[in-house]
Formats: sequence, C-alpha cells, structure tokens
Amino acid sequence: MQAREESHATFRRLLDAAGEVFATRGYRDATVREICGAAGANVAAVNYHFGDKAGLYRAVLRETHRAAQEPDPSLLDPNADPQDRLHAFVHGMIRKVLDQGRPSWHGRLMAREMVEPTDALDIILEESIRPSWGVLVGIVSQLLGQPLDAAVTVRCAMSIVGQCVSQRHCRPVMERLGIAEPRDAAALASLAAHITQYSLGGIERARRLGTDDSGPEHTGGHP
Amino acid sequence: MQAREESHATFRRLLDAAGEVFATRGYRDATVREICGAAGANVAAVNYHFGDKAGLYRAVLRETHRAAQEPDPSLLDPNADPQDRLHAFVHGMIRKVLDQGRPSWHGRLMAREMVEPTDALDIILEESIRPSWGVLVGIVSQLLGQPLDAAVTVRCAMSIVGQCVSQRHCRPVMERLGIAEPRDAAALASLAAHITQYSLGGIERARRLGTDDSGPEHTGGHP
Amino acid sequence: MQAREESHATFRRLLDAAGEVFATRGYRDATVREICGAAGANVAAVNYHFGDKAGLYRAVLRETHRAAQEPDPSLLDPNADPQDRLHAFVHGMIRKVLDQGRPSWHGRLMAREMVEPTDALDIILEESIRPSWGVLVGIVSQLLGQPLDAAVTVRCAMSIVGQCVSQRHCRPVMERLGIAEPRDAAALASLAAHITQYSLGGIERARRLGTDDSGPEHTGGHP
Amino acid sequence: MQAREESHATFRRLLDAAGEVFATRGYRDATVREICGAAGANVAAVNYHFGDKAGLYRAVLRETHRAAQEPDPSLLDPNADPQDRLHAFVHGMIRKVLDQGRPSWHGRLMAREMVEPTDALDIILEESIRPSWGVLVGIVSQLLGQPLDAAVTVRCAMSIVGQCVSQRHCRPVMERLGIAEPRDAAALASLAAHITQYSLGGIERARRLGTDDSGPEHTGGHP
DNA sequence: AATGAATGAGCCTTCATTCAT
DNA sequence: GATGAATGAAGGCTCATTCAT
Repeated sequence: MQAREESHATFRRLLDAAGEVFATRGYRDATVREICGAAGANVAAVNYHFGDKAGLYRAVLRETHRAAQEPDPSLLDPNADPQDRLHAFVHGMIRKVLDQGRPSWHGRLMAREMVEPTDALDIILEESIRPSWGVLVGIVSQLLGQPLDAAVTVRCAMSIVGQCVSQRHCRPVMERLGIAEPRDAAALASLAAHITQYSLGGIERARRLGTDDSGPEHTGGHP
Repeated sequence: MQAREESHATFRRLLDAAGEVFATRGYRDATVREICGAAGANVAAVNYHFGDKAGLYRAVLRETHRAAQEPDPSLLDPNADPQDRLHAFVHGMIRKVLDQGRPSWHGRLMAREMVEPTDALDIILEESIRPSWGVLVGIVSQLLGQPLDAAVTVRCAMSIVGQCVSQRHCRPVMERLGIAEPRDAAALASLAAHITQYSLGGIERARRLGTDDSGPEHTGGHP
Repeated sequence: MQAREESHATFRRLLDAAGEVFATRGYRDATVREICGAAGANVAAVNYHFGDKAGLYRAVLRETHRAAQEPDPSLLDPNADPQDRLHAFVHGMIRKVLDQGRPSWHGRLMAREMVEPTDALDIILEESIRPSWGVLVGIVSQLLGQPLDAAVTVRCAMSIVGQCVSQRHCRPVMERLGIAEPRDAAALASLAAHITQYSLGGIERARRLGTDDSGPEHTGGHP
Repeated sequence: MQAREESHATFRRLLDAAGEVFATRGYRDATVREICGAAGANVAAVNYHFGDKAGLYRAVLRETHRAAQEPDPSLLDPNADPQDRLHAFVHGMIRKVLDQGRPSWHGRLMAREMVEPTDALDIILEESIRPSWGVLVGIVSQLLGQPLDAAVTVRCAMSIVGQCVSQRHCRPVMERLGIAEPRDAAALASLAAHITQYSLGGIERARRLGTDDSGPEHTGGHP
C-alpha cells in the first residue's frame, strides 16, 4: 500500500513538474532533464513511467483537462434561464483560463496547444472542447430565440469564446500594456460579469439584425 | 551596385523564407538550415547577414509589422462617426489577422509571439500594438459617451480585440470543429461586420449598466 | 521443494529464452528486457539467477554445448574404418551446425562466438572444440596413411571443418543466392555424404602429392 | 584544389578509422565517438559526411569492396585451363580474406556481415558476391565435365568457398588452437595451393560418383 | 559577399543494473 | 524467491555557430 503510494509519488511529481515546465517553456523548449530535475527524479524516470517525452506531455494534457472538469449542473439544464446559463458558462471558462488553482498551468498549456497544436490536441478536442462547444451553441440558440442562420449562432458563440480565451492568449501583451486583470476570485467574477453582459448586448443586436450578416449598410454608412 | 543588388536579393529571400518557416514551425522548431534551404542560400548566410538566428527573427518581426501597417485615415479622424471608426478598426484587424496577402505569415507570427513572447515582442509592442490600442480606446470612449470607469472602457476594448485575435489563435481548433471562416475578402468583410455589430450591442449594454461592473444582480439572480 | 521447482523453472525458462534471443540478435543486440519478457520473468531475474548479462550468456553457452554433446562411439574407436569415422564425424558436425532440434540456436550461437569471440569462447574451446579437433586430426592421419608433414594433416582437417561450418556461417548469403540446403534429416545426410566424399577425394590427392604443399608446378603453370 | 584535398582528408580518415573499428567491434559495439576519436574528427562529422552511423557503415562496406576488387583476367577467360582458373580464384579469395594489405579489415568485416547481416549485405551481395559465385560455378562446371545434377555443382562450389571463408571465420579459434596460418604472401600462396589441390581431388571424386549424391552405400557400409 | 567543412554543446532515449519491499 | 521502481552511464543524433577560404 504504502509502497504503491510511494511509487506513485514520483509519477505524480513528474506530472506536476512537467505541467509547469511545459506551460512555461513549451513542448520543444522544455527538456526532460529540467522536468526530472524539478521533480527530483532521474532522467530515465520519464521513459519508465510515460514511455517518452511525448507520452509525458499527453499525460499532462489529459491530467490537466481532467482536473479542470467541473460540470456545473446549471449548464446542462436546458430549462434554466439562458442568461444564467451563459453567465455560468463564461464564469467557468474564465476560471479555467485564468485561475491560479491546482493546475495553474492549465490555461497556458491550452493556449500553446491551440496556437501550435501537437498530436495531443485531438485528445482534448474530443474529450473537452467539442462537448463544451455544443453546450455553448445550445445556450446561444436559446438566447437568439427564433431559428436563425446557423452561421450567426456560430459567430456569436465564437465572440463569447474569443473574449474568454483572449484573456489568456493576450495576457503577456496585456501585462505590458498595464491592463491585465487581477486573478483573484472577485476579479474573475467581475470580468465574467462584463463578458456576459457584453455578450447579451451583442446577441440581442444580432437577433434584431436577423439573418442579415453582411450588413454593410448598417455599419459602413451614416445618415 | 550589382553586388549590392545581389546581396540584397539574398537578404530578402532569407527574410521571406524565414517568415514562412517561423510562422509555420515556431521559433524553436524552425531550423536555420531549413530557412537557408528554402531561400537557396548557404547555412552561414544567416549569421553573415543577421548575426544569428535571433537577429533574423527580430528582422522578420520588424519587417512583417512594417508591411502590415496601413494607417486607415478614417481611424485617425476623431470627428468621424464612431461606428464607422469601429468598423474600420475591426475590419483592419481582421484582415491583418486572417488575410492571406503578401506577408501571409503575419498573423501566425504575432499569435505565437503573444502566447510565447520573445524579446522581440517589446519592439512590436511599442511600434505597433500600443498605438493601435490607444486608437481603439478612443473609439470605445466615444461610443460609451459619458466618462465611465476606465475599467469598463478597457474591458470593452479587450472584448473587441479578443473577438479578432481569437479568429487567429483558435483557428486550428476551429478548423477541426468545422467552423473556420473562409479567408476571401468577402468573408472577411462579413466577419468584420458581425464583430462590429456584436460589439456595438455589447457597448450599448455596458453603457446602460453604467459604472456598475460587478453586476451580479443582473446576471446571477432572477426573481 | 516446490519453491525450488518453481525457481528452477524460471531458471530454465530464462536459459531457453536467452538462447533463442542471443542466437537471433547477438550478445550486444539482445536486451535483458526482451529475454525476461520472453521468459515471462522479471527484469531483475537475470541478475538474481546469473549475476549479470554476461553470466547468463556463459550459462547459455555451457548449456548449449552440453546439450549438443553426442559422443558417437564409432568416432572414438580407432580400429573402425577411417572412412566410416570421417562420415560419422562430418554427419555429426553438420547436424550440430544445421539441425533444428531442441537447442536450435546452437549453431547460430557458435557461429557468432567464432566471428566475434567473447570470454566465453575459451570455455567451449577447451571443453568441446579441442577434443573434437583431436579426434578429427586422428581420422585424417589415418586416411593420409604414412606420416606426412603435420601441416598437411592440419590443412586437410581444416578443409573438412571449413566445409561444415561454412554451411552455417554463409547461410544468410546462401539463402539470398537461393542455394541454401533444406534442413530435414535426409537433406542433412545427403549433404554430409557429399562433404565426406569430397574430402576423401581431397585427402587422397593430398596423399599423392606427398609433403609438397606449395606445388606451383601442378597448379599455376602449364607449358 | 588544396582545400578540396584537405576537406576530403577528414572524409577519408573517417572511412579508414570506421573500417578498423567496425571490423574490430562490430556494427553495434562500434561507437561513433570512438571512430571520430580515432579519425581525429568531431562527433558531428559523421552526420555531416555520411548522414548517420548506418550511412558511414554502408560507405565503409562499399569502399572495402571497391578496394578489394581485382578482376584477375585469367578468371574471365573460359578458354584457360580450368585448373588454373580454379587456382586463381582460390588464391584471390584467400588473399581477400586473409591479406593484411590496405583494407586489412575487409575480411573481418565481411565475416561479420555474413554471420549477422545488416541491410548493407544486399549491396555487396549484388555487386560482389553474386558475380564471383557465377564465375566459380562456371569453373566447377568445366572441371566436372559432363553436365551433372546442378546440386552437385553447387555443393562442390560451396566446398571451395567454405574452405576459404572458414580461414577467416574460424581464425579466432584457429589462433587459440595454434593452427592459424601465417599471413605473408608465401604462406597465402601455399594455403591456396592446398585448397586448390584438395578441391581438385574432391571434384574428381564427385565426378566419378556421378549424379549420385546420397551415396550412403559408399560411405556408410564396408564389405 | 559567400561558401562548405568542421565544431561542441546538448537532447532524447536506451540499457544493464540495483534497491526496497 | 521475486518484483517493480529507480538509477546513472552512454549512445546516436541535431543544431546553431564558426573558420578558412
């Protein structure tokens, strides 16, 4: 028992150290030696436990995605108020992306994986991203009301996602511009509230414009 | 003269090849040999013309940023209709980010640089990003009307930027989800129109909510 | 008792698996892990039972040589017909070298050991090869009749040995040339008969040429 | 000019050092570091000049085979005395196998390659072995006279080849038995003469026995 | 201005071996 | 008696960089 615990300790330390290093340096820049050094393990430990560097990376991605799972019940209830559902979705995503909790490197890792995908992207795509996307599209459809052009729904959903993920993707730039948000729970909640409200306004306007999505006459011209 | 021409030709071929390779592979994955091969130049050419690999990368970034500059006059005119200014800004940004024109790798390169900043980020930050950000904040202020909490303005501006850059950052995922936008001029214009309208709706709602940016009573609860 | 049985069983499985793997891959290419895997034993089993990889190899060599021992009585009888003795010797050697019986890897192992000797060669040299060589030299001496230059005897004996071992050493090439002999008992007997007859012819001619072993006048020149 | 000479010097030193090391240690045991050390070159030189370790090995094999080529004209003349042709063939093969000339490692290398073939065997098989084998079969056919069973011809040819190659393959054992032949030109000539005469005797006997190649009645029984 | 050869550091991986149960 | 985890030493290879023309 204790042996097993002990034996898995190295496994876990490796996983944690790898998450941090991969998130900080990226897959290529991260070296197995640095990871093992940080985990207090031998270089060969990676090979023993995960096969190779890529296997360790895959394990880290699976782990971070598993740890980030928080199936908020209100999201899944189609009868709940759609505005509440949207807020819950946005708040969850902002937390995933910016929270400094246990897997603090989750957001950074995902950002890298999106910009520079590896083979491992397919795993989290199917297990995590696609289901979430489906939920969001459902919420947006509710808010748009009458069945509109699917492209409108998709674009509105992407507008929401874009506001959330850019908080992570653009963070290095935002920090340099002095506009980075704090990352405590209150600030995150406040940010989520803004994005929710902003999006409700955006969706409402999209609803009013109907299926007309090229609309240069409403934007380009003035009276 | 001709020698200089010849030399400059190699210099340019190196720059173009490096842009493509850096954008495709990332700074670390890109090898000097591949770049030189693509440019039809010798391995030592990079060191000769640019000092080292990092110098070439900096040169590429400067070049791509210079080529992508298109100071739309309507943006700079504070007297123009703010909705038009917003539309011009968004359209320009979408083009920068998704356009397949000459420096087709501009968007990919910037996306990488944001997620995984190098020393070169500071250059383009000061020369390109900060000025643009100032313009956008001005436009949003106009649209918000009365002077509100600066945080609201910043968040609205980031909501706009986020919708644009995520079109690049999330593109690999969007392609896999089957929701990636086409990249011809018409599609880009349509997308820009959506983001503009969506943002006008969002800003309008933010304006109505006033300085209250935590707003849990409007989002979280219902009667 | 049973523990000992069990232990001995692992010991044996290890020996068999190692024989096959060493013969197929060679000492260096063979990995302890593959051997243990094939034997259904733990990685540490080799070190436990045999000290180290080299110890296992030595044990395999001793075992294969012990199993291949078949002291044909007719060989040891100096009064038997020398032609029969030669045939028995050749047939036995061909079987050792090509037979697919239990220690099917005996021949392959010895071939490797000859070309790329390890410390273990000395063991089988003293225990197996030198005695056999003595027997063969005795047979050839009988066939040559009058006492000739010892060098002639040795060379004739080597001509016999060479014909036999080359059936193993050259087998990969023979297979590619499409001239490899089948390895059933009948084919082996037929091959042994050829080598015996060929050698009787060779020895007879060597006998007639007497001690003259340079013989350029018979081979190189003609009028 | 001189630069090219100089540049090829490393190439050549690498080739020579590799031949020696590969012959002594075998492909697997040989390390790139040892070869480069012996050649006074950097580790990366192998990669630069030959792609990788296997490429270097292939180059060595091609080189040794090229250097060992000595198309003795008398071999190719079908009108020459067949006994002379056989002697020339055997003498050439013995020299290739035992000679200490320039590519002194030729014989050892080929011996390893036969016992433990690598992908490179196919190269020398087609370029060197198969043609030689064809010549030898032609000579043996001449000596056998009337058209016999092809199997007899092949077996006689293999008896000749076996006597030659075993001088290399069994050399470690022969040295330990104290029966290894010296390797000066005179000793080689004497050895070649023995094998030629021995084989002429063997072929003559095979000819007399006709196509009967099982011949147990001549070997196993006596009146 | 430009080249091809050469360098040295460093990375991932593999392997035989040992240690604590 | 036997195991699974862990170790440290190489090994092959790649890469950016430099040197002598």
